[in-house]
Amino acid sequence: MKLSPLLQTFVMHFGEMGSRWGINRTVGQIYALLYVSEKPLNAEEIAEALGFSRSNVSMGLKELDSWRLTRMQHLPNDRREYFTTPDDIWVIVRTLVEERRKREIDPTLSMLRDTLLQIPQNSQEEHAHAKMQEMHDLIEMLTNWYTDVQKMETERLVNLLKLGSKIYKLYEFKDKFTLVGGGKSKITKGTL
Amino acid sequence: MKLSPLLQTFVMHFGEMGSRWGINRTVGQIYALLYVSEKPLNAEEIAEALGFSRSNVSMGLKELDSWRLTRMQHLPNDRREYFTTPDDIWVIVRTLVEERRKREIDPTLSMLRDTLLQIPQNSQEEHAHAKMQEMHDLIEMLTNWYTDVQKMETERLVNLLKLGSKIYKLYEFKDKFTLVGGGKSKITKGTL
DNA sequence: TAGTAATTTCAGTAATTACTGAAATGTAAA
DNA sequence: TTTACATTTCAGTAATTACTGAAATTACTA
Repeated sequence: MKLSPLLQTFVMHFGEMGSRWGINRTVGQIYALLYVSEKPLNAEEIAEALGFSRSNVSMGLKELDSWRLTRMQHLPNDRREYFTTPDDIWVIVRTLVEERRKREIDPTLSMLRDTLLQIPQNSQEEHAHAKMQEMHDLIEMLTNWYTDVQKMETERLVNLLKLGSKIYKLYEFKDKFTLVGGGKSKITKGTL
Repeated sequence: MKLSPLLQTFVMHFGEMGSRWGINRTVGQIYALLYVSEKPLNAEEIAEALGFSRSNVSMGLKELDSWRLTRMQHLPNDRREYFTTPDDIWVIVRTLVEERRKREIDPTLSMLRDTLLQIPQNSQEEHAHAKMQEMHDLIEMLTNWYTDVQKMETERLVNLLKLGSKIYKLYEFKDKFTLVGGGKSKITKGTL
């Protein structure tokens, strides 16, 4: 398989971007290729399309699998393994966030918690302690927020995102007004 | 300056994490050290505390400066440059997001826009085109959301984050009820 | 303006990470 | 089982990135 210039551009870009993250060029390109590919690809096809060795592709796919970003399947009368990315792009986003959280945030939070248990011995440690506490609380707030919205179904989440800060206007009314419902419920202060 | 075990742990952790991002170990450690440090540090002190060469520290500080994550100042009767991180952790977070956006998101969006201008020539390109459009729209939605909430002052943003998905309950009422204000305003359908 | 201290640059080297090809292992049909 | 692929592993090598020390530049002081 030879890549058309259109796909070429896309795939190469993700190669570059990959190396800007921790992920390497190969892995970025493989993922991009699978993402835009019409049909599932086997390792041989990927290697040929990207000009990597077969073994390199094998390692790249293993890496992607550890990120839970690929799906593997078999085709009738073909022993080779075929790979795709999830159809739903929101599944991809959610997986990415979860994995990065697991690999980057969780260990950091745990290091901070452990460190914060120690009693500061001097003013230097006192100051460091306070700064770490601040960082800990901020990360915790952000991850709690994500844990919460991540539970929403996609359609609702999209609505919330599209609303952005505008929803805050509504929130402000909570304290200014008593909101009288037209149905069974009645929203009063403290409901939220 | 010798680092106490407490600081050591913190600084080393950010070294490791740094290399998990595109940022290298040195840069991660320098930043962590400045973050927890009680007072501004000069390059010499940083080099000594972390065991790096003076020139390496110089390059690291330059890198951090390009991320706008450090502040430089002078002390009375001292020609050396002293470095700190911003006091307000929210400034740090906002800067980080902005810079990552500039370096990673914006180029990607621009590549996608350029590519999407091309007319797909076959079914393969057709499919790729559709997938790229999907990615483009999603990234745009997320960045628009960020652009929007990023304008809020920190206190409000924190409120919004703490509310999480709960605010959505309020949003739902919008369609079910007519909300009657106690002041001048009245919220009706279409206000948001 | 010369002299000195501080910082940056950069060429060379060290360390790390990426990649390959060959061998080993796994897997399914005959 | 045996055979014929398919996939993974891994040691060796290539490529990249990180780091240092010396030299050059910049900035301040006297």
